[in-house]
Amino acid sequence: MPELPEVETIVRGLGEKLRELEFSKVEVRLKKCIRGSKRSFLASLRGKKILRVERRGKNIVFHLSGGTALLVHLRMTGRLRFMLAPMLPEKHTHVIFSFKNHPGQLHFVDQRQFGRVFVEQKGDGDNLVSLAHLGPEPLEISGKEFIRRARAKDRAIKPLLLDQRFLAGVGNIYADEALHRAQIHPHRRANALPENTLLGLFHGLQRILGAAIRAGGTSVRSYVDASGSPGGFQRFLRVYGREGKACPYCGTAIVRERVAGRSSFFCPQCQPQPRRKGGRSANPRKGPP
DNA sequence: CTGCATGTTAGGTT
DNA sequence: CAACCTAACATGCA
Repeated sequence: MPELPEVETIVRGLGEKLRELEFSKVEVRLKKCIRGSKRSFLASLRGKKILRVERRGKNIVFHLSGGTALLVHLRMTGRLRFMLAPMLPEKHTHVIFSFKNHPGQLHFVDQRQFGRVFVEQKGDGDNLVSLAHLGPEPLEISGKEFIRRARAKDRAIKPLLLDQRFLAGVGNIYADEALHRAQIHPHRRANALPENTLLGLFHGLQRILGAAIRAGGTSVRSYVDASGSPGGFQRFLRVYGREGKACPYCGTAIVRERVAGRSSFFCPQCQPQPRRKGGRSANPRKGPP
């Protein structure tokens, strides 16, 4: 599941290789991965050159000539594979890009077909409508700004971290890891956390994201970068996917609980339950008539 | 075979 | 408006 560090790793790998390449043949093997018609997708890439590759949140942005951009979101199982020479596509390869000035190919592969690929016209200042809803980059805003935004929210901290309008690029793995390092229970309300706790969370999040980027991302399930290399950060995970194992701080067994519909891993000792405000007591569980 | 879990987002409801 | 909930996607696994 590519989150910010994995997407950053992919983008860094692709940037060097794809700069200045001009599309020749583009093959769409599964139409649903493309927004709009296959015809308009192909037309919008014809004769276009890749100027640079960037990340915005979990999105990959290929800036193209002509003021357009090719956007890729990998969702859960999407991958981009760059190869130096044409290869037979592996299973679940949905789009194949070839180039006029390079013998290699870029393959978009996605076992679950949730990922999306599309071209969009850029507005003023490279603005992209599809990415306009995204919040700030966690590695770019200040601690002050983070605190200000978090204190404005009366909701649980875990789903807030996952909300792409709040911060762009944080997913389940790094949200759980950051909360554990800051010793915050995922149910705690954002606006109930003291400023220094929020600042600790922010710095922990930045540190983890930075370390994960340096490690080439986290490989759970089957994440690999654009050259097929797995990441190395999974060795440093302290709670994610470690239900029942010992917390590295205190030895207590890590628990897994559903928070806002998502699996959440945390240490019940280091991340104590908030005092509940009479919130969820029993489940109202009203069945259909 | 059935049913559930999975991550993210869109869209609808409270 | 903000917070919350759920369906949808496709596949693998218990």
